[in-house]
Amino acid sequence: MPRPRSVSPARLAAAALAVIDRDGLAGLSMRAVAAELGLTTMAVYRYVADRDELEALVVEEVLRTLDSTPPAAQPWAEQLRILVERVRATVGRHPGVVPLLVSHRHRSAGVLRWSETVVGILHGAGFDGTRRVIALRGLLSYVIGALQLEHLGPLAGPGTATIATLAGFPRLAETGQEAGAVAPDDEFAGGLAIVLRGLAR
Amino acid sequence: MPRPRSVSPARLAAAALAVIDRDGLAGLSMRAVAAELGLTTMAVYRYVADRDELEALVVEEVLRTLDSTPPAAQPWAEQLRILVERVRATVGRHPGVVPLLVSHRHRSAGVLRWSETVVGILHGAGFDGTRRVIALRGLLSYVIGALQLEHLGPLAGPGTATIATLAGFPRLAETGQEAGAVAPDDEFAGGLAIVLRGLAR
DNA sequence: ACCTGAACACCGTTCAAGT
DNA sequence: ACCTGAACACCGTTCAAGT
Repeated sequence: MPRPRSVSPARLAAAALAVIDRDGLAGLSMRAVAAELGLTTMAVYRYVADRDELEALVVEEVLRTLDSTPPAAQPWAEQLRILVERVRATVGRHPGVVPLLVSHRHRSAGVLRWSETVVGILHGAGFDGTRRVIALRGLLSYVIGALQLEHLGPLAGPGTATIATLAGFPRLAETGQEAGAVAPDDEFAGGLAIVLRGLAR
Repeated sequence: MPRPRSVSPARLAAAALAVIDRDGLAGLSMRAVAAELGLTTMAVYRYVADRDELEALVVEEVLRTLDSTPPAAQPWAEQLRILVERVRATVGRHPGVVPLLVSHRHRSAGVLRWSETVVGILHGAGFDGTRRVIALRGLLSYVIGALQLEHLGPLAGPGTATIATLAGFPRLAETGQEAGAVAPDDEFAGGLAIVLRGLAR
């Protein structure tokens, strides 16, 4: 007698995401997700082949809310800026997922949707062939790196500025001090502006 | 009767690096490093407080060979390019270490040395205050992101191009095809050139 | 068909003991 | 002071069994 599935993929992903949001990525385990759903550990394997697949589900759950539709007609650099800022806003709601985003980016439908739109904008801006490849990868590199610098901050201990002072790196210490006065939003936007300016030749 | 230490921190780091180079970062464990040195697992704890400290040692071992001395006098963008390319060359010899570089960057003496030189070049180029903070973080973001895109490639399965074709992302599929013709060196250098151009206003 | 429970081969780490 | 060996609390995952 077939029993009905007690849990949907979406509910599984939501449970895993709840674990990550509460206990961090380190807290994610098959056992923790099962407990979150009130199931035994092995019941989870009814819905997912292994941990890797569970992680992929979490990434899709997060990117499900990412709007990848092309922005309204306006200068192409501004369109790209909007798309990149959308990623940051979406991912920023679940910082623990950032490392998963990096490792699962290749197979993620959400990343593909977003990339397709970005490539379309680049094409409209006259980018083709090698130039377009490099532009896309350059943008991706910045986004992935910046998100990690922002969310995988120092887990504990003194900041870079303090360390640099002690270790005798005066200029870096000074820059570290000044960094405290820069809001994360401005830092991300500022770095992005640099990339977009460089893209515009 | 005190016994002499049988292993130096450098030898410990070298053993851990050998494990990573051979079996990947997933193969790194206290037990594997102990076996590499012909010791029991717990002997490793004589030299390192925990796994985190072992990882930090590996990062320093890799960055020990990173030349962070300022390049000869020449346009500042070219000096920055040289420093960034040095990082890529050094890290490229041990791709498995890339994730450790990301998580340990704050406490790494090697990263601090490199950053101090970069900040010095930025200062000489007239960057100060918020602009310099954003320039340093922007460069770091690109480097970290690009190294990960390069080395944490798809672990298995078809590439992005194939997936995109199947999933109905025509422009992305086309770009994926073209990406095959771009050498990793050119891709990294091209992205870096974009960032440096953007930095130069 | 869905779920359970025991078990296996791994982890990092603590602790008490040996030389 | 350095090293060992057993043990604990975790992992992901396999397998045989229950309903």
